[in-house]
Amino acid sequence: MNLRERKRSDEINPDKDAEVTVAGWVQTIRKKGKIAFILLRDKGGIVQITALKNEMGEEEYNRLTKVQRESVIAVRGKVQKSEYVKRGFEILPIEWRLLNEAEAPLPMGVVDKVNIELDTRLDNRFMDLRREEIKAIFEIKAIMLSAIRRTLEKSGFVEVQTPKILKAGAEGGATLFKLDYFGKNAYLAQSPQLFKQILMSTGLERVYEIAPAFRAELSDTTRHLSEFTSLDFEMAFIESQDDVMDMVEEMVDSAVNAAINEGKDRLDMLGIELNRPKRPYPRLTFEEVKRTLEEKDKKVDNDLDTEGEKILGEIMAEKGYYAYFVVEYPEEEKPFYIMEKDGTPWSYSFDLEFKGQELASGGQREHRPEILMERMKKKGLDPKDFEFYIKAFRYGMPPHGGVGLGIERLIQKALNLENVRETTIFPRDRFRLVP
RNA sequence: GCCCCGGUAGUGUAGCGGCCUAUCAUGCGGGCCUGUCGAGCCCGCGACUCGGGUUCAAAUCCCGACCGGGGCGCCA
Repeated sequence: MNLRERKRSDEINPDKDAEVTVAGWVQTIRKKGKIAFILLRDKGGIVQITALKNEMGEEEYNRLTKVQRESVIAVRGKVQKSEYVKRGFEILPIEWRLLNEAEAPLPMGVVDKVNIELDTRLDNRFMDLRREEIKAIFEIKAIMLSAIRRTLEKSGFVEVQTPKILKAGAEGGATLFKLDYFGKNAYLAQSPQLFKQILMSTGLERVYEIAPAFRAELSDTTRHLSEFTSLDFEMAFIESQDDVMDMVEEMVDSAVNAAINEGKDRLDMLGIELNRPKRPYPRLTFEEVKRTLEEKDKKVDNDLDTEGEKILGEIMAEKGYYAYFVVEYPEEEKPFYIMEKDGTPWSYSFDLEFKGQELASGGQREHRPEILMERMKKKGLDPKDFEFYIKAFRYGMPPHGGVGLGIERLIQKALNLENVRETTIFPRDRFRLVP
């Protein structure tokens, strides 16, 4: 028996293949005396190995049917059509090999009919991912990311990588992870903001990055991670922030659409009905939102709180909108790099809300260096600390804007998952550093 | 940073001062069964997070530590 001859279970054609070699994980063994049914799982799904005591001989039969669940075995055998089996065929073993025996008991069941807590699952993620419906989440995530890349590239964006080890944080506010950098203090990047903006002065015109962002926030909620995948893009020569929102909408729509089309079988497996949010995504000004919520007796100050977001989500859902923008937040609430709406307390900023949760935020950036420095001072930052950044604004910086979007939140909301941690293979949060 | 809640076999749970040498399911070990597919049936195995305290008596009450869960704030 040779593993190079192995076929994935979904590649087997019972009309053509008389004999095959398969390999995978022993999911279950149902022994019924002289006949035993072994469900072998590989990337292509489940294939049934039917072992007959009378065919194999007692010794081999016992050896095979006593293998621990989740062990890895390879089987060469005869392909036999069978109406008893869901897939329409089974394999009658001729020879088999134990490639790696699993210990017992398992740290968690793969197909057991008991509930498993998320924490236990994350501690044993390698085993958790053996479950089809868990694997499906990450396959859909990959499909959506791939669609996002395609859409951005089609629109002239260039993928870039910016440093994750920084001397100073991007924006104050969010907490930074401090680290020792050859004896100096350094920080993990919480956003590529400053770097993607610097690139706007280069002529690349449109750049995007899909990379980890680190936030040392003491948040312990179902929507926060200490390390998450941030999708950032920045585009030059925009007329207004509407150009950025158009692009965000196009991108999110293509991702959801890809999940529906290319991930249909997996969505079915998860029992999820995913619909494309109605377009165009409405653009509501913060003022409008504030009025609407106050009509519902919900007080709004300078920002939407979690409750306000949820109520707005419900109001919009009633109208059939799952994705919408809230635009022109109070300038005071937004970081220094956002452009003010002159003569008003507002700013050219926006948040993308998806099913009542903030998914992305962006806007038009302030590209005039004097005003930029003024805004920095207003926010209590010293422009001297950002000389490397401001420099790029003094020698020809076009008007530009961009966005940062949390990939895990997008996946979480699209798939109606309760916890963002479910969308990260090895999540990092306040308490979890292993695995 | 603030506010709630919880830690019982490998896994998920019941019990919340004495009836607990702790329930049920799943799992694991053994037995029966040639068409199963959440197989079934029989027998068995396996646990109170740690450290103090209260009490005649603690899984159960109190304090602390450690580890988790949820919410708020903040954010993507």
